[in-house]
Amino acid sequence: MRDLLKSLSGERPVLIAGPTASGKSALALEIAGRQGGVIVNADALQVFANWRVLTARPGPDEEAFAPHRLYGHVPGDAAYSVGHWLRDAALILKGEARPIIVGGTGLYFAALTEGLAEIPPVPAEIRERAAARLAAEGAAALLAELDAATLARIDRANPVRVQRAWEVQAATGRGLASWQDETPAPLLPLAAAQPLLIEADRDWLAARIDRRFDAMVANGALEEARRNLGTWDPALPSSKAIGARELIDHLRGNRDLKDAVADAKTATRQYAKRQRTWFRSRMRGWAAILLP
RNA sequence: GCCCGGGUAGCUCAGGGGUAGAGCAGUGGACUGAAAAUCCUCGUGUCGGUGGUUCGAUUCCGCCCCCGGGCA
Repeated sequence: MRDLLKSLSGERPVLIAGPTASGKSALALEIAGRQGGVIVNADALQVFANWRVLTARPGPDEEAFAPHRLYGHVPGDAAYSVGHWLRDAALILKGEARPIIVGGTGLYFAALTEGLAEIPPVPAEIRERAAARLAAEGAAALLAELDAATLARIDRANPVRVQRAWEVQAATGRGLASWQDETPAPLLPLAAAQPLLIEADRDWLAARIDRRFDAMVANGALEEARRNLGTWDPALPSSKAIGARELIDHLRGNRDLKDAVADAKTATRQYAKRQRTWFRSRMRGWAAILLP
């Protein structure tokens, strides 16, 4: 790893991916410390303002050490997704500072290095109609209104994917597959960057996940949850932070802290497993950093 | 000591004379605007031990061990 860091160019953008709790942020800081650069978040939950402790967002010390972008810059009740993130990242990539993009959201890295279809935003009314129909009529009703190319491409057993395909069709009058077929060239091709992938041993990582969650609770995660109690809405993207649901339930008196913590740790381990699956199949060309 | 209930997959438990099944956990996988999301796949384990009945016992009977609860 030492050699790998020494061989890094100080000019080309650095990408750091890896499972949750594997030490990505620390690595980004180390690189920024040696070579400078601006640290850019590529994590779907760390963008939100209302959960800092629970999402393991860098604190004041880290932010003072190196410039950080796209951390906590989105209000907790706002909609945000890959498209927003890619547009935010594009602005930073145009800047003069060398970016060190770090995060655990595989989809964000795929959008950045492989491209993302330029599909117009889906109006809220259409989205609500899609959700209502999905709940009332089931996925089959929506599937019946999709074109063959889209049907062949999406996971028809996955209601969220079905709803998205239907929304695009309804909002644009054009199939999702057709849009995706016209995906523009990526903003940052992998070849133009220095992609690093942390590969952590499963059991080692599980132990770190447990310790980190305990530390979050010791460092104010419950107080943070209490501050979110009044505006809590499980449907909001920011509410998907692992552990949020569990801690809120505990504060409402619906479960012991011990159980809430255990469930949050389990959910985090399951998330890390999903990340590993994505990395294994989608990040083969990345330089692996094996830990411990 | 006696009486009840129970000892079945890592955990919680269902079942029942022809060697057993769910949920959770775990595994592998998918995933181009909710991605910390969402979805798919995978279930052999001395059925507590030991004798007996039986063509055949994890299932019935005896004894023993362990865990709850009750009575002394």
